[in-house]
Amino acid sequence: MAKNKNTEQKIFDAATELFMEKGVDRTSVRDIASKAGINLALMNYYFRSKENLFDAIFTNLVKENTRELLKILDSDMDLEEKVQNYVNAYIDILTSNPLLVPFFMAIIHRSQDKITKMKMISNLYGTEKFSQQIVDEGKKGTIRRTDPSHFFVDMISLITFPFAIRPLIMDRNEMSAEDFNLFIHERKEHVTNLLLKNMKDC
Amino acid sequence: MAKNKNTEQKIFDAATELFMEKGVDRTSVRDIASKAGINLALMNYYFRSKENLFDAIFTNLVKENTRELLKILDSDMDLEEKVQNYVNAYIDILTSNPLLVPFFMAIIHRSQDKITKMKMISNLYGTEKFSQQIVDEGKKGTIRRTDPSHFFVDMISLITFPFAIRPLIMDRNEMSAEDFNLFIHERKEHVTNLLLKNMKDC
DNA sequence: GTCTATACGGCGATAGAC
DNA sequence: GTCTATCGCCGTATAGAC
Repeated sequence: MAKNKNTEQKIFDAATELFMEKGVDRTSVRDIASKAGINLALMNYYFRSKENLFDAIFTNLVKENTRELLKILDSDMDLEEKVQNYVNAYIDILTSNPLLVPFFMAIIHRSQDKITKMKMISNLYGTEKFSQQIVDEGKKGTIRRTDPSHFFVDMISLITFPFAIRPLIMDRNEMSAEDFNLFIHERKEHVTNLLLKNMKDC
Repeated sequence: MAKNKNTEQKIFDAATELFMEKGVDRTSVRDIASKAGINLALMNYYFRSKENLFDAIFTNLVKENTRELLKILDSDMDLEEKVQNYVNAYIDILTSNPLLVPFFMAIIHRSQDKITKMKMISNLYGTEKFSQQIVDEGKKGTIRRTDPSHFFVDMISLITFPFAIRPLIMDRNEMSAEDFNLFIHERKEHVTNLLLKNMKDC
């Protein structure tokens, strides 16, 4: 199908995989060159430095993986439908790439500069409309009055954290990768219910 | 109070701080020696290697910070009281050391060996009695039938994840460290309620 | 136990030939 | 654009004097 990838793309793809698997700091430019099947010097020819390459990869990963989620948050669905869609979509994304969460966790801890954080916030955390909706529906009485910042933190905690401790969950319960996916799949309904139930008076 | 720390302890303490702040891989033995105010060679005299030193520190951190939590899980409190105590104690521990979560996240991703994971599981995740209690109370009808593995994952997700994304939360909401602690303090009651409410029929 | 001095390898990066 | 060769630096680790 796709014709032979060009060199730049080969470097980019190899580095993406390695950064996610082993972490940025445990990946050397020699690893990248060898995995991409290219010469060591070419990494510096196309990207000026390893840090620069990392930047490009990071920006790309954020964009690729948050577009759909932002669309849902900014849509005109009612809150219940929105939460349900968000949880499902988010879990699907992470299931198809379970290393995303550990990778982002590492980056948060690694990079203290504003720019990197802003990239994550404006995407992973871009919830102006969503927050407003929670406040509004609380006032109207559709739902119980809810603090949007806690609600949002609850939601992403319940969705993403299991992927951060995936090796522990798998080991502890003697799960295969498939078993884990099943466990995570169960969480779609579980998490949605937990969140929605809490918004309703009872 | 304490008399002058001996060399071994100085190395241990300096390394602990650096590992948590900058991560193991971004901390060099020269950093450690300089921070501890000792000579480079002494690290190798007392601990055979950096990796060995890391092992000692990791084991110590796990033990120090989970003892109290395990005691609660293994106690004879009823479920409601137990959850409440666990959430409060856990959040207190993390508040007094906000770098613990990012540090452990990094280690999970970094070390794939069984031994390291077992240390975490048998401590952070040692919940035989607790799981049984959830099943039992579900059968008796005290609470709604609840899957213990999901419940436990929910609980630690809600407690710990905010610390993993602490820099993002602070930036996004323009919080100081104090503001963040306040936000986290609010979560004690919030998380407890969320969890307990879900266990009750309504 | 503590220090100096140093070996050794791997790292990121570049100059320069082709 | 791609390669070879190499630089300078830093990381871990050790030998040996005190």
